[in-house]
Amino acid sequence: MTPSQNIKTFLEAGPEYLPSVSVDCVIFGFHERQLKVLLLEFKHTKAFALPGGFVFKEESADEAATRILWERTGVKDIYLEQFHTFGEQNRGNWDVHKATMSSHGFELETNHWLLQRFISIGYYALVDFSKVIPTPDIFSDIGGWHDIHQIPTLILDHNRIVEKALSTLRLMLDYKLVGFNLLSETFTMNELQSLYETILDKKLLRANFQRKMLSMEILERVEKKFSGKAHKPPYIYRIKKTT
Amino acid sequence: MTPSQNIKTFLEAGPEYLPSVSVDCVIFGFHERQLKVLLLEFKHTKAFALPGGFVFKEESADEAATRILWERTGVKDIYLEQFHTFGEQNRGNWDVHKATMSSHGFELETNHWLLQRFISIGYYALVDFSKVIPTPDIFSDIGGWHDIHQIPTLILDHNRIVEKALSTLRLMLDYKLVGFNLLSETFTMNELQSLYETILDKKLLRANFQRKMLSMEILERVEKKFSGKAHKPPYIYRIKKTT
DNA sequence: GGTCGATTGAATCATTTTGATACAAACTTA
DNA sequence: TAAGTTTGTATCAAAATGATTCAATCGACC
Repeated sequence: MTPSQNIKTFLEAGPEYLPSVSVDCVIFGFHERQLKVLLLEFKHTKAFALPGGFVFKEESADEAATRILWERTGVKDIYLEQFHTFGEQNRGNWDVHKATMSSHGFELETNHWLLQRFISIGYYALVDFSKVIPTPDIFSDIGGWHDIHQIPTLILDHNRIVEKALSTLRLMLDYKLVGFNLLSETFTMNELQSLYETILDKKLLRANFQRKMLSMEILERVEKKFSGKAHKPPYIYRIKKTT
Repeated sequence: MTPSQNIKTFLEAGPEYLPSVSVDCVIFGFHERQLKVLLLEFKHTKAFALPGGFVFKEESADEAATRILWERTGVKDIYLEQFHTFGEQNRGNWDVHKATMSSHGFELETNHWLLQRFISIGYYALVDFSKVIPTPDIFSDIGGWHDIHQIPTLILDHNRIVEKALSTLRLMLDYKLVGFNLLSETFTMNELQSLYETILDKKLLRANFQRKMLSMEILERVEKKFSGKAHKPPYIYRIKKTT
């Protein structure tokens, strides 16, 4: 199918969606000691947005989020959690979508279903950066990672959604021991610590961090790493399997 | 207006609401050392439900929750917080509402707007028990308080909503120092402690609880209470005004 | 009026957790 | 083989928490 056919199909699918309800995903990744967020770019309008979509009438909101996440990253079985629902009357305008449609030859009338008011259920996902293939949707041209400290201006209220996702992640980090989802299967203590430091945005004392993590007894040593670096090689850890 | 007229007005207001979106409120109160939840009772079907409603197209979800809370309790300026959105496809059936309407002479067709799928945004409220006047809505006949340990079977997924509200409240209790909203303006340390014990569902050591609360320096002693009881009278506290 | 029982407010001490520093071990480079 | 790094762990001080004790203050009762 051509892009235009895709868009036509999408626009005609309006009645299959639950009205007024959308889903937005804040997809976090960790790469080169930086916390990243996956954003979509609309080349035509040079706008940025969170990956999002709508809820089919025969699927749950959680399923919709899982589906959207899969479509934008190619991965399933991801740590995904709802964190807030954004229900303001005026969450911003849909000019970007209108312009994008227009650039493909679709002129939306003001009462078109896509231009109505939506409340958005926000989910955040924690993914293994290395396993993700950012994939744009029918509105966008590029999907790419952006450092959490350099998020551009986003459409609608998406900047606020990112902020809320980050503050929720911070709050949950200790409570739920959720950070490991951002690393690959095996990792060093140093990598884990810099992940925590990045999310919490503060330095932690190495010795105490190590003591705390080990005291939880959820880590398992795999092997000594022969890093080739000029120092004592670190242990490699992975999460204990909770059979 | 007669009840039937009220219902007619409500049913005709369908187009004024945001489709597919509802709001449910878990209203917590504290009375006689017990945590209470405000429930509505449908006399005709002997069913119970959480106070809830729909979001007008020109109001935000938060405003809708505030409005619903006010309508059911007569109080404003209440601690109210969104905690989760329930977005399953099948959250249960609407038989109770259908029967209630029917008992008032309104037979709803299966495609009636009230019988469609809704996602529900859950809010919990913490109110001063003594200031609340439970007020039924047009579906219900009685509004009343129920001990958290004796919640009857509720319609739809409302039991699950109560559970989630309670677990969120527990999680937030220390983090946000939010419990005071459940007490009257002045209270004794003993009352505050039994509130914490009730919410957390565990005993706390009196001396240590007092030490912790005082160390936070958010409490202000008002006076000695001449309780009339046969023991040393306790201090009365209130929250420091954070000018 | 004096004693008793009850509860409050605070002190005390032991235990645990956390913060900060120190040091030996293991590796590469030169 | 010495120097320079980072890692893993030990150590000690400080803070937070758990558990117990005790004096103070009231009404009830004799």
